[in-house]
This record gives sequence, C-alpha cells and structure tokens, in this order.
Amino acid sequence: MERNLSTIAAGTRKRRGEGHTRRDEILIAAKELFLREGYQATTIRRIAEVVGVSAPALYLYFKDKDAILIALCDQTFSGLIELMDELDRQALTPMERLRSCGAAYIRFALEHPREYWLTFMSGNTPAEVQKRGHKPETFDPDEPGSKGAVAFSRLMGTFRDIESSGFQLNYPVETAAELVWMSLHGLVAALINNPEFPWTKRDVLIDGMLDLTMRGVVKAPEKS
Amino acid sequence: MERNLSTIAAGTRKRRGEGHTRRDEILIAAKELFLREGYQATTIRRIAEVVGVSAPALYLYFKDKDAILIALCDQTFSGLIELMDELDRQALTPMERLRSCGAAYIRFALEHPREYWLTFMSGNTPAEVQKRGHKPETFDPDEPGSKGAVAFSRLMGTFRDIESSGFQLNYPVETAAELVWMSLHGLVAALINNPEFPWTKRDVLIDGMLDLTMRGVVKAPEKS
DNA sequence: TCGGTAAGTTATCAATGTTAAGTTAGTGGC
DNA sequence: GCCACTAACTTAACATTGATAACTTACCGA
Repeated sequence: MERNLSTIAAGTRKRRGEGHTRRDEILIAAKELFLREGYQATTIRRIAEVVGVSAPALYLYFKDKDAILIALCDQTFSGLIELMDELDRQALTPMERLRSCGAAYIRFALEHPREYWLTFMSGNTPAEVQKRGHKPETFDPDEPGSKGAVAFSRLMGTFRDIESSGFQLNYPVETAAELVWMSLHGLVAALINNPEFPWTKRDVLIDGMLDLTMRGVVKAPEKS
Repeated sequence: MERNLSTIAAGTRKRRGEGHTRRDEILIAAKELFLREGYQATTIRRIAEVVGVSAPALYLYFKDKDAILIALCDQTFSGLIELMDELDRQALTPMERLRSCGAAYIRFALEHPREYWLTFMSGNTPAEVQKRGHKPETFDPDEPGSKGAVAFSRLMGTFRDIESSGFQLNYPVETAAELVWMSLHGLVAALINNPEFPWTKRDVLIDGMLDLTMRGVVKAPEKS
C-alpha cells in the first residue's frame, strides 16, 4: 500500500499565466491516485502532496473534489470519441464499423477497468440523482460533465449510417443505440465490478454479447 | 431536506437476549436513510439518532458501516429470490418463466431504483476490487454478502429447465444466464443512474431488451 | 519602481468513522 | 435474598477528512 508516488514539482511556483499547467499536474496526480486507491480513499491532501503544493491550493483550480473527478471523466470520454474518430478513418462498411465500435468499447473498458469504473460507475449517488433532475436548456459540449453525451451521439450517428446504407433496424436509431450501449455496459460493468465471480470465459462473453446485440438490433438481410 | 424521521424507540434499553431486535431497528433506520440520502451522506450518528441510541452502540451489532450495507444487500437479494419462488409456483412453460423472470427483475429495479442502486451499484470501489481477489473455498450461502450468488444460481436453473424442455440455446447455460443478466442490468443501471438523460420510451426499451436477449440466447424453433 | 493580482501559504473549522473505557441493569447460581 | 457476571449500553475522545478565511509572496505591465 506504500508505493511511493514522487512529487511532480516540489517547491516551484508557477509563473503568472501558467496556472493551467498546475491544473494539469493536479489532474495527472489525481487520476493516478483515484485509479490506484479509489475516489473516496484519495484525499485532497494526498493529491496536493503529490503535486508538491498545499491542500487549499487545489481549490484555486477546482471548485471541490467532485470537480476534479468530472474533469477526469471528460478526459476519458474524449478518449472514447478519439477512438471512434479512428474507426471513421478506416474504410469500413457501416455494419463493420458498428461491430468494431462495440468491440473497441469493450476492449477499452477491460483494458482500463479502473478508469472505466471511475467514469461510468463511481459517481451517481441516489441523492444526487434525485437532485439534478433538470437539464440545462442550452447544451454546451465544452462545459464540464457533458462529454459523455457527445460520445453517445456519435454512436447514434453510426446507427443512422447503417440505416441509410440499406439495412433495416428493429428499432428507431435512438432506441437501437441505447439498447446496444446498455448491453455492452452491462457486460463490462459486471466483469469489472465482480472480477472474482466465476464468469465463463471472457472471449465467449464478449463475442456472445456482440453477436446478441447486433443480431437483435439490425434485421437479418433477406437471402437472395 | 429536513423531513424528520421519528426515533424508533428512544430511551428504552433492550432486555437481555433481545439485542437482535435492536439490530433489526438499526437495519430499518439505515435502509430508510441510505435510500433517502445515499450511503455516503448517511452518517453513523444519524442512524443512531433515528434508532434512539448512541453512535457507538451500532458497533455492538455491526463491524463497521459497510457491514450494515452488506446486510441490507442480502435483504434485497432475498426479496429477489422470493420473487422467483413466486414465479415457480405459477404454471408457466420454462420459456414463459424466463421472460417473466426478466420482466420481474426489471420491474423490481425500476420500482425500487434506490434500493437497486444500493444493492448493485453502491459498493465496489476499484481499491476493493483489487483487494478481495480471492474467494473462500467453502461457500456459505448464509454468510453476509453471499445472497447475490444464490439469486444468480436460481437464474441459471431457469436456463437449465429451458434446455431440458427441448429448446436449444446458443450458449452454455452459464453463459446464457450471464449474458441475459448483464443486458438487463445494463438497461436498468442506465435508466436509474441517468434518469435525466433523454432516453426513448421506457416501455419500448424494456420490451426491446427482453426481446433482444430472449431471441439472442435461445435458438428460434424450426418452423414445421 | 511600484501597484495589482495570480499563485500560493498557514491556521482553523466542523463533521466523520471508530475506539477506549467506564456504567447500568437484568439474570442465573447459591 | 444477594451477588457475580455480562449483555447492553454511555460518555469522551481520537485522528482524518473536505473546506474556508485570512494572510503572504512574487511576477508582470505601465
């Protein structure tokens, strides 16, 4: 438990206008600690210690501890979006792209389980859920905490492409995208949250879930 | 936020041998508070106050705060098991029973979203996940925290019945059960955790997910 | 060079989970 | 009847936590 994490820049004070680099340092340290010890177990003081700065200094850059987590979630979502951009660049049929997208999503989650956990499963207490029951009427994709919706809308775009390329869906695009994402999330959430449970082989589960969702959502083409 | 929760039994001290009733009172109060305010937001002192007892008294009955949550999770799982018992008593074909079981699961989750959240999504920090990577070699279904596995094995039984009643599955029973449960969990987890997200209609999503999983897991019978 | 302010510090707060140590009161044995 | 035993508590305190208030430092532009 005592693996040491060297301080990033002990004693150096940032030049004027260079505060954002300190902000980045905080994010790097916080991410490392959140992933290693968990969100709750990571204290503001510990983050500050790793950065090489006093604890209250963090409040110059983040409203509170949650804001640090939200910023990190946005980073993760941006990573997912980039991952989809890459798939767009490859010459794939929309169907191929959908499956690749699903496979990439699962791979990302299982290769970075703690990051996935942090992003998709660490927030959201029931109390919070009850509180913020309202949405802002104007959607700003750059405001903290809204990169997730951007990523999801990209998935919907893939379904639109599938439909306009001649395939028939069993559901409207929104519903199809939601069902597929929910299924994949259910898979990785279970695997990540209960790694000790005696699941059947991962490869079987992954391929099984991809088959299940693809077949379930897009109509089998008529044999001609 | 100030809804008052009357104390259960202020000032009365339990007779000798009646400690377990105090334990039950603690569970009732803790459940109410956990559901209302969330796990983190609920303090040991507040639970004690509602029960009408001093804070350290809780440690006579529970090792720590987590132990209270685990006991409540077991209660929830027992409820799910009972729900399945009820379906067993109805005269249904195995296929009907599977779908009813899935529908009942979803209904339970959406009717008691906070209880579901508490049971399936509130624990499991990444740190914990890394720590308890070992399982006890002897499985005791009555030891705290293991009612979940019992409930899941019941679902597998349903798949065994389907198979032995002549249907063919696309996967081994374990895999089939896991895929179905994961999908349904993904659905309700998303709906519960992000109720403000503009999902398509719930009924469509629920029926869609049930269709998707059933069709995906059991082979369509040959038309004769 | 010097005032404004970005970038920090120290001191302190109230709240939290948990433990130590002492107290009360019911009960079985004589 | 009473007395030792112990189940069922209490009060006091601890170390840690997230967060704030108030003060300081040092860089940069005019």
